[in-house]
Amino acid sequence: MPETILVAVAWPYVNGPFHVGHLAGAYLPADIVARFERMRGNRVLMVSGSDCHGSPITLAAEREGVAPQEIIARFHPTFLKTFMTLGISFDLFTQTYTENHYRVTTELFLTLLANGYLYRDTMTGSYSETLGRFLPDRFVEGRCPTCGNPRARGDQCDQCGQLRDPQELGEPRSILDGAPITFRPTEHMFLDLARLEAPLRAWLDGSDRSGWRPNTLAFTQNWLREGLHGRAITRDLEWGVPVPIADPAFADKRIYVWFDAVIGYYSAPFEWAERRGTPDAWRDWWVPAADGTTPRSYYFIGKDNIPFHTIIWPAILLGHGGLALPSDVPANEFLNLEGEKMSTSRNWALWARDIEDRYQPDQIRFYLAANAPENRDANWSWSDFVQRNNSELVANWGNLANRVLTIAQRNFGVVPTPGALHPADEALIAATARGFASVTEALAALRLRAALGEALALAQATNQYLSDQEPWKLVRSDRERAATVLHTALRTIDTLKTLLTPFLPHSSQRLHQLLGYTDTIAPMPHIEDAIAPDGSPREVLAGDYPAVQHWAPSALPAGQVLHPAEPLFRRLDESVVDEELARLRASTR
RNA sequence: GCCGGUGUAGCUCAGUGGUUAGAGCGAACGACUCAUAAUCGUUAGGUCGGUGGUUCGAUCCCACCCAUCGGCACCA
Repeated sequence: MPETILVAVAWPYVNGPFHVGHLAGAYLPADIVARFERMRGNRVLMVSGSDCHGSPITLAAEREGVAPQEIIARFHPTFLKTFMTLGISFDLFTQTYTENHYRVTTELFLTLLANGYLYRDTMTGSYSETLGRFLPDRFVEGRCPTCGNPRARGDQCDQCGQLRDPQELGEPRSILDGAPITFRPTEHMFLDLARLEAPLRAWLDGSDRSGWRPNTLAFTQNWLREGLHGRAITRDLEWGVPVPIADPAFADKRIYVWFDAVIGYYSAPFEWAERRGTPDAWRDWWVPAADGTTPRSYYFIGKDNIPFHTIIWPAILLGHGGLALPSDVPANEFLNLEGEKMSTSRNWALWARDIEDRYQPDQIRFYLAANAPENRDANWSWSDFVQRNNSELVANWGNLANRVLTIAQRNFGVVPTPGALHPADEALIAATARGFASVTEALAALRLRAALGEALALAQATNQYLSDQEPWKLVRSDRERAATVLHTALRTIDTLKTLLTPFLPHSSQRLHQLLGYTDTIAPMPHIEDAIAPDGSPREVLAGDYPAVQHWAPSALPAGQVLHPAEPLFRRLDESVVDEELARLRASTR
C-alpha cells in the first residue's frame, strides 16, 4: 500500500540568490528523499516556493525605487534555474505572492481567529518619522545602557552581548538614515501560543521522537522549557498578505512574513492540485484518511528554523485542527566555506548560480551529499571537492560502471547469459543484497550520508571482485566464465545505479540507458507559466513524476543490448582548486 | 550573561562503560592493466580538546576549563 508523503522544504527568502549551504541543508536532502520515496512507489508531494514578503524586501525595493515585485522577479527565476540545473524534483516550487497563497493564508488566519487562538494586543513599536514607518528592532541602534557602546542594535548589543529592547537604548536612531526613532503604540494580532502549549506538548510527547535528530529535539525542548508566549503575527507594513479584520486600525498592517511563509507548506498543495485539474487532491497530503492513517510529512530546513517548524507551525496546525502535523523535521546544520562561516555581507559565500554551470550537476550533488551537514557543521573546501570527486565519484563509482560496461559491451554486445555461479559470484550477489537493504534502511531513516557511504562501499567491493576474477582475461580463456562474471558485475552496477539515483539522478539515468533500458528512472522538473496577483506573468517549477516502482535489486535480463560505455563523470584537474580559491578571494569584500 | 551543539588519525567523518579505537580519502611500498594514470593488496599514522572526579575499568558518565558554532522569541 503506497504511503502519502509530503516533502516540505524551507521557503527561500527572495531578497538574494542562495548558496551551496542552502542546497546542502534543505533542497538536496529533500530531493534525495523525495526521489527515493517515489522510486519505492510512494506518493510524494514536494513543495516549496519563494518567500516574498517581509521588511528586508520592502526596504530593498524602496532603496532602489522599485516595487517589491521587481525584487521577486530578479531572484525567483534564479532559484528555478538552479533547481532545474541540479534536478531538484519539486512537484511545485511557487511563491508566497500568489492569489492562492493569499486566500489560504487568509482562511487559515480566520479559522484560528474563530477557534479563539488569536488575540489583539498593543505593543510599542520603533517608528521612523523620516520614513514614516515602524522598523524592526534590529534596524534601530543607539547607546547601550550596559556598556556604553554607541552602536548597539535594538535587539542585541554586539559589544557586551546583552539582549536589548530598542527603548532601552540612548539616542535611538534608524540605521537606515540615522534619523531619530520615536516609540508609538501599535496594535497587532497575536497567536496565543500559551493556549496551544498543552496540545503541543501532548503532540510532541504523544509519539516516539527518538528518530528525530538530537539537535532538533534539543532546540524544541529548550523552547518549551522557557514557556510559550503570545507571538505577534501582524506587522506595520504595506507589503504582504492583508489582515482580514474589518477594522481601519489594520488597514495598513499586513500578516507577518513568518506566519504566512510557513503556511506555504499548506497553500502550495492547493495550487498544485488546481494546476493539474484535481482541486481536491491536496487533501491526500493534509487530511487524515477515513481509516485513520495520517499522511507522512518531512520538513527539510536549516537549524536556524527549528522552533518555527517544531513549535510555531505545529501550533498553528493544532489551532486550525484536522490537519496532519510534521512527522519529522530533519534540520541540518550549516555548511562553512573553506573553514569559515559563510557571510553574505562579506560575500564570503559560494553561490549556487556561480557553480551550477561549471561542474556537472551530479558532481555538486555528490559532494554536498557526501559532506552533508547532518549532525554538525560541515565544510566546503575546494581541494576536498576535487579530491573526493576524483577518488570517490570518478574512480570508485564512475570508473567501475565504465570498466564493466566496456568489457561486457565489447565482448558480448549484450548482457551475457551466466553459467554456473562460483562462490565469489555468490558472495558479491549476497553483498549486493546486503548493500541494497542497508542503503534502503539508511535512506528511510534520513541518514543520507550513511546511505551514500554504503553504496560506495558496495562499489568498492565490486572493484575488488573484478580484480579477483579478471574478466578481461577470462574473455580470452574461458568465455562462459567471463559471461558469468560480467553478468554478475553488470547486475551489481545496475543495482548500484538504482541506489544512487536519488543522489545522482543525471548520471544514473544515463547509465540506465547505457545498460539498455529505455524508460525514465530520474525524471526532471520543468518550468511552467503562471500569473501573479497583479496580473503579471510569473514562473513556477513543476514536474510530472510517474509513480513507478523502481526501487528493487537488479533484474537485468540476459540478452539486453548494451551501449558503448562513456564516462559518467568528469575528472577534475587540481588547477581547479587554485582557480576557485582565486575567484573566491577576488569576490570577497 | 543564560541555554544548547560540536571538538576522535594529515583531511572528511563513524563509533562504544571494558581485551590491541574504526572507515574513506591522502601518504609509502607492492600487484595489475579491462577502465577517466582509474583498480586491487600491504604498511605507516591518534595522550579519542584540557584538568579533575565517579568506577575494578572512561574516548564514551559527572564537574570545571579552553576552542568553535548556534539559540535566547518579532531577522528571515
